[in-house]
Amino acid sequence: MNIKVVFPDQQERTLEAGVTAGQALMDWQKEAQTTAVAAKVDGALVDLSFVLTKDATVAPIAVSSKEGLAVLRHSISHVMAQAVQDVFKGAKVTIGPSIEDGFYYDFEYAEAFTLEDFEKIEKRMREIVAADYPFIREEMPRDEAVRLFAQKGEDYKVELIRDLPADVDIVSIYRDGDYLDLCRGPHIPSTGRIKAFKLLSVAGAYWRGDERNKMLQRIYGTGFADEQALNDYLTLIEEAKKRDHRRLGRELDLFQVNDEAGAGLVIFHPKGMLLRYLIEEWERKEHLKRGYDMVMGPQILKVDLWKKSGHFDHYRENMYFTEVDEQTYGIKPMNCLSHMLIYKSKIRSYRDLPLRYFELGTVHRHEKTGVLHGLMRVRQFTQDDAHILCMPEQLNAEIRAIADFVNYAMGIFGFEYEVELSTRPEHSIGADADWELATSALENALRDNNITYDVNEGDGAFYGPKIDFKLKDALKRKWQCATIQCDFTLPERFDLNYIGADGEKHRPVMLHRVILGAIERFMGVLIEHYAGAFPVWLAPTQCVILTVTDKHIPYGRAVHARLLEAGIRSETMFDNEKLGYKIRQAQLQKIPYMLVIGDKEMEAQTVAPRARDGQNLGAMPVEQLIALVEDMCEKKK
RNA sequence: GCCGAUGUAGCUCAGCCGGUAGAGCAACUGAUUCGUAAUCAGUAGGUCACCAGUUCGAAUCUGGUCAUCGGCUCCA
Repeated sequence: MNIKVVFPDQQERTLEAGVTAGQALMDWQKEAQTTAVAAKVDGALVDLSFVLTKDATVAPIAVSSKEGLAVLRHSISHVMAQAVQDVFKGAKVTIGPSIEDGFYYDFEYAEAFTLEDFEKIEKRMREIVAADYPFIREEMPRDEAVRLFAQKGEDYKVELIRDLPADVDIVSIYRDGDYLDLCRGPHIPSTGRIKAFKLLSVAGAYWRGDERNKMLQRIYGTGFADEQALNDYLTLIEEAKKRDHRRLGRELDLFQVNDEAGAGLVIFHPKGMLLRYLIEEWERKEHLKRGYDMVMGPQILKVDLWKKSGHFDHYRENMYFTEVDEQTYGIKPMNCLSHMLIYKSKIRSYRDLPLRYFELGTVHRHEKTGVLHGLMRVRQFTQDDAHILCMPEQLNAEIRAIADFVNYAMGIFGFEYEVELSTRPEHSIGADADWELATSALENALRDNNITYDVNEGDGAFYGPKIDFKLKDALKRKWQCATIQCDFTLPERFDLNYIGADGEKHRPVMLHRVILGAIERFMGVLIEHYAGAFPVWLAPTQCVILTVTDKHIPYGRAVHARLLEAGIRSETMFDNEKLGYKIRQAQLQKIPYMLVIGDKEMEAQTVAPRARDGQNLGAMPVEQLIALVEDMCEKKK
């Protein structure tokens, strides 16, 4: 029997049924033998050994493609698991997927794996690669698979098969050499196709991601189509580490986190504080432009108020408490309560709505020790927080306006971001109907703004669903910054109402939202984003004056005074060093403009700016330099 | 909180099988007065994270605490 096969360029071939996808591809393009690691048959990712029995479209999956690389890495994770079990008898396999920049495999093993063990594992992996074992797919009934893995003592695999949906009758396993693993596939044709890999780190990970379960050992690694790509990646990681905000924070003298003061508590140094001030000032203006009112609540509020809001029941383990005059106070982990009290301070009409209360509110949250991380995860932080109280019919427009605001703000800083919609979590308060209303309000607004988003089931706040905006740091870790949360519950609990056009009392809806999120975290991501080379409008120091010799110091002083007077953030480097040394120092501090002053400049009453990128702008009068800097600030560059 | 690793001068790091600490850079002082990424010389700087224990003797061995790093869980 013959079948018709269609390839990506629309070429058609008539081939005999029973031909494999790989053979079909080679018939179409000879080089597929070396470039393809898997195939797509009628849109489904399969092995090259997949047997074609009917008419189909067949496309190659090249190792250079995103999907091809994922297949390759998944296969490497199998080889690693195989090597681990060869070297460490009794290690049990669990799961081992490919991930964004590599792969991991989780094992249960009595001894802790060390970095020294990596050499042994990698050596065994190279042997497996050299042996060029084909990856062979087999299918079997699930009971048989359970027996097979139970017999091998692979309890985790047994549990995985047992928990498959009831309608799954057949499961697939893959063999290479004498190793076999439960796996959906696909895999590369044989282990010999692996050209470049490296094991990177070992860490603990809970079985099935649940902290109530046993902790397994996870080995992370990565793999690429060739050595060159692997080396490029490793170099990139090294470069990314140089952007780490913790390192730049010290090198640029922005902030410290000090043991003596306490973990997760940031101390801002003058330059870091200046950066923060510039961001906050910009933000205040942007909020006023958009019809927000600035407010401010106290740092501690009586515990009864936290009970009323639900925080005491649902958020207590993250809160700090303090006793004053036999009264218990909760140190605020969120800013909403004061804002509720402001709303309640008088009778509101529908004509007053929406009300938008904005506060750069400092909150404290008792985060678990293991999660603290530079500026990104701290125990005291300041949110650019706002609570919008509006009528249900105003919800859509308000959410859209916030999404626009976020987009505008991210554009100013040049951030790309990802959007997620998080739905009702297990522990939550409020009526089902309100949750549905709130969730669809968020969803509709996203759709109306043509924003693409992923859904994150069960990841909402305890009082309502939310839209999260995530930014990436230098090491590609995602951090939630902006968020919009829709809340019907707090207005209920605080009995907020407004008088409608009908003269009756109605319940307003509340939106919690932040734009930058936590200023600390945002600064952390910002430092990495710019690699410490802040744009002129944000640079703590915009200009540094470099004298060629001591005799230029008096003129240098005059220039410095003029810059300060004009509102330019200027520094001086008058120390007795050669110009090259000063340039290097200024360069390391990533200062936008280095103003060189020597005989020529002093004579002509000019400065000779050298930009951070090494470009020499040529001598110009100080006033011209001031105009230049002001223009950059104006343009937010 | 959990798993693993780490903690020595301001920073980066040496310091073996226990005999009370060393380099480079930075800092300070002096010389030099120099034109676009490091001038030379000298000086100073450490309760070896902290607390116990073992020992004649601990940076080194043991236990605990704190913190940091990489993950997991959680989260702005």
